Amino acid sequence: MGRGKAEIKRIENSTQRQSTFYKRRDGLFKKAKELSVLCDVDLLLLLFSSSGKIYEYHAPSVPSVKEFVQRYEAATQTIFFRDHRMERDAERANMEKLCELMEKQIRIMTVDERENYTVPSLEVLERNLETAMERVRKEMEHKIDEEMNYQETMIRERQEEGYSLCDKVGLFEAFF
Amino acid sequence: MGRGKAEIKRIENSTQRQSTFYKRRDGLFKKAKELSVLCDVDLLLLLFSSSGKIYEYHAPSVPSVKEFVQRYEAATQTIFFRDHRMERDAERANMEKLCELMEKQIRIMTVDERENYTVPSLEVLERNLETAMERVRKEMEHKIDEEMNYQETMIRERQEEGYSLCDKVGLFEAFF
DNA sequence: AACTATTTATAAGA
DNA sequence: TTCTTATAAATAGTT
Repeated sequence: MGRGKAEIKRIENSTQRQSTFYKRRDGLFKKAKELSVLCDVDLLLLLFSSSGKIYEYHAPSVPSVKEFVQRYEAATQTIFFRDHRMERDAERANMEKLCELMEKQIRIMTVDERENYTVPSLEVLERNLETAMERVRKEMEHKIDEEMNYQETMIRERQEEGYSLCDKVGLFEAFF
Repeated sequence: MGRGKAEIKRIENSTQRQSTFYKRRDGLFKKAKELSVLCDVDLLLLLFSSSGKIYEYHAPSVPSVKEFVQRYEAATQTIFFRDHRMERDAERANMEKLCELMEKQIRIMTVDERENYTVPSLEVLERNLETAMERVRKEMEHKIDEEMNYQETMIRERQEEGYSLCDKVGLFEAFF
């Protein structure tokens, strides 16, 4: 079509190429629409121009590019998002396992009635709790010691300040 | 084009629709190829006929449907996996938070030196540990009681069996 | 972006 | 499906 027969090879003149691109792109999209309407066809047309711009068309019956590609994937049995999905699922499963384990540990440590304890496990738990309790008490003593030392230091400093103030007062009294 | 002007709406006659489909499908693919060659365009054309058959064309410069779709995804950086990804990231963040909290709880309960305890928090911890300890001891007593009851029952049953055996023996002795 | 001479696509018929 | 062909539609070159 057109005033001269066009050879099908890359148009080197960039102005002409751009012009042809617009015209043929519109034509292609129109044809795609017509085909999808006339013949009840689901189609997707994705297009990157040489300058990197994206153009797309999908038939009205196609809800989205994503779903269409998934349908394509399902139909061709290729591995598209599957690897992605599997990776994600694996990660999730790992985390869930970890969470479960931690939850269980917490449940055990707080002596949840849902847990089915055996006598030996209760003995272990008792020992652990005793150890923890010891640590708590030691830590508490330590903290209280620290606090008392701090208070003592403060008192001593205040007293020293007081003394030096008295000294100064004494000095003044001696002078005048 | 053709002998009559074609209205663009679904062709109800299925034979005619099929015929038109072949012709226009070929035309569309031809146009797509021409556009990609003439104007240096990367394009993908995926098409499901109404009978479910797949037809596809991608420009020679396009290595595969998968890569093309990934390029599309990257370029639009929208819609595609973003929601998915965000969902996943959110889920992951939540899980990580949960894990952290549980880890912290476990650390606190086992009196980890990395934790910075204050005296009041140590008091709370002590009370919790005492409660847990009480529960452990109660559970242990309960278990031991259960075990003893079980053993007692067993012994009684055995004794009764023994008595009845003795009775039978006595019966035999009386007879012979 | 428009115009239009010409090529190309295709509807209908075989 | 495939071919033929009259005719509609697309578009190359031009303005």
